[in-house]
Amino acid sequence: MVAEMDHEHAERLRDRKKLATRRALRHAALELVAARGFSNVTVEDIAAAADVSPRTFFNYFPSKEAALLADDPELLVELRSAMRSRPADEAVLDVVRSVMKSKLAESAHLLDEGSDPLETLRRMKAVLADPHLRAVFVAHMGTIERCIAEGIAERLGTDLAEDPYPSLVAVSSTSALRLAFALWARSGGRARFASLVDAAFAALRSGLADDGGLAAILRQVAGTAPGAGSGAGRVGESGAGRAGEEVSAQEGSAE
Amino acid sequence: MVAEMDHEHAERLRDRKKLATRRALRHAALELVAARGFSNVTVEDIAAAADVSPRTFFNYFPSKEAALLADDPELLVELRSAMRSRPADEAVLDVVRSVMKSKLAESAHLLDEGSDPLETLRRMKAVLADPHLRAVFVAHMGTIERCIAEGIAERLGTDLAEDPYPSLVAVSSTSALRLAFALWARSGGRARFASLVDAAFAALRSGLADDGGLAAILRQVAGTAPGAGSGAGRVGESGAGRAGEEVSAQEGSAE
DNA sequence: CGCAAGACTGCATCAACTGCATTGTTATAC
DNA sequence: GTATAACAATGCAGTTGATGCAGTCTTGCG
Repeated sequence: MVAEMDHEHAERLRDRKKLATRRALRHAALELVAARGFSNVTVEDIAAAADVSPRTFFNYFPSKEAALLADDPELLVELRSAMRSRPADEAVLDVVRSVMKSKLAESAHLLDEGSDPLETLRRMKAVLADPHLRAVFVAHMGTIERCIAEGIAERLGTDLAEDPYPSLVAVSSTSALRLAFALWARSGGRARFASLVDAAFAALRSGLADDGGLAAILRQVAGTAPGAGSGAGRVGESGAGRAGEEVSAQEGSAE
Repeated sequence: MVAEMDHEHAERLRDRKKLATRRALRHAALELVAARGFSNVTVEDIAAAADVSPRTFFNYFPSKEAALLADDPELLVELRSAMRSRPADEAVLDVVRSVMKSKLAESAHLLDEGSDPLETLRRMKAVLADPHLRAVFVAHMGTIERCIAEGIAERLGTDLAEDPYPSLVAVSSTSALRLAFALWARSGGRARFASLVDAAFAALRSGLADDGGLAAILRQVAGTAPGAGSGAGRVGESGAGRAGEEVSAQEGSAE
C-alpha cells in the first residue's frame, strides 16, 4: 500500500510535491509579508520558512513579488482568444466586460492559482497595503490593459497607432476592473466580483455621473452608510440617473 | 573676470555643476538606454558615460529607473494643494482636469525637470518602448491616482473606504491622463497636451460613446486617417454626440 | 589664507537574481 | 529489483542594484 502505487498516483507524486512546495512558498511569503512588510522579508527568509533552499525559491518564482502576485503570462493569450471568440457584432465594451468577468473572476487568475480562497483575500489585502506591491500590481494591470487594447483594435480592424479609441476603452475598462478588485477586497470578499465589475462599467458608461451602484452594493454588503448621498451635485452639467441599468442581483444566487 | 565672480554667480557655481552632472547622468542614461535597451545598461555604464563614479549616480537618483522617469515626490503634495485651492463648488471632474493640465503639462513634471524639451519626447518614447520602464511608469501613475482619490474624498467630505465614487473618478481621470501622455508622444510632441487631456476627459464624460475628439485631434496633427470611421457602431446602446464640447483649439496658438 | 559645508569617491555590505555543476529523488525500462 | 533516464533540489560563484560609512577634494565665505 506504500510501494505499489499505480502509475496514476506515481505520476502525480512529483507534481503533488511540486505543488506542495509551491504552496508552502506562497504561504510562507504571505505570512511573513503580512507580519513584517514586504521590504523586511528576504527571499532567504521565505525559503527558510518553506523549508527549501534559497536557490529553489527561484525555481518556482522569477522574483520575490511573483510569490505574492502570480503574474501568469498565459493569462494574456487566454484573454486574447476569449475576445476573439465573442460574437462579431457585440459592442466592444460588452466584450471586454464579459471577458473580464469570466477570465478574471474573483481575482483567481491575478492573485492566486487554485489555492485556498481564504488566502486570496489576505493576499489581496497585503498587496494593497504595501506601496511597492501595489505598484507592481498596477503595473501588472497595465500589461492586461495593453493586451485588451490590442484585442479591441483587432476587433474594430483599426490600428492602435492611428485610432485612439481602442486605447481609450482599454484604459477605462482596466480602471473599472482594478476598482472592482479594490472594492472586492474592501468588502472582505463578500461582494460578488461580477456585480462589482458590472457596476463599475455602468458607472463608466454613465459618464461618471454617479457610481453606477457601487455604493449600493457596498452598503448592502457591509451595512455601512456613506457619509454623503451619492449621485447628486458631484458632476456639474452631466445629467445623472442613467447608471445601474445592468447591475445584476448580487446576493442569494449561486456562482 | 574669471576669479571675481560676485555672489550670485558664485552661489550658482555649485548648483550649476550639480545640475550639469545631473543632466549628464540623465542624458547618458537616455542615450545608452535608447541604444541598447534598459536591461542592457548598467549603472556603472551610465556613470562612466557621465564621467562620475558609480556611487555618485545614487547621490542623484534613488534608482536606475529614476534617471529616466523623474518621479518627483514633491509633485504629489503639489497636486493635493492645487486641488484644495480650487473653488469649493467646482465639479470634481473639472477640478481634476484643470489640476492635471496645470501641474502635469507637457509631462514636464513626470518625465523631465526643466531640461531640453527635445529630450523629453525621446525619453517618453524610450519609456513607452521598454516593457519594464512602461511598467514603472504605469506604477508611477498609480501613486498619482491614489493622491487624486484622496483629494476628491477630501473635497466631497466622504471616506475613501466607504464611498467608491472618489476612487472611480480618480481611476478614470488618471486613465485619461495616461492616455493623453501616450497620444502626445505618439503625435511626436506636436499635439497640445492640454487639448489631449480635454479630449480624453470629454470622451470619458460621454460614457465612451465615442472618442471625444481624440481621433480628430490626432488626425489634424499627424495627417493620418484612421482605418474606420469613429463614433458609430462601436458602443451598443449609448447615444453618441455629446462629446468634444470642451476641446480647445489645438494649433496656431503659441504655448 | 583658512575654515566649514557639501559634493565626490572608494570600500564594505546586503539582497535580488542567474548560470553551472552536483547531488538526490522519482519514473520507467529492463 | 536494479539500472537508467528524467527531473527536481541544492550549493556555489558571480553580476547587478542599492545603501551606509569614512575619507578626500571642491567650493563658499569670512
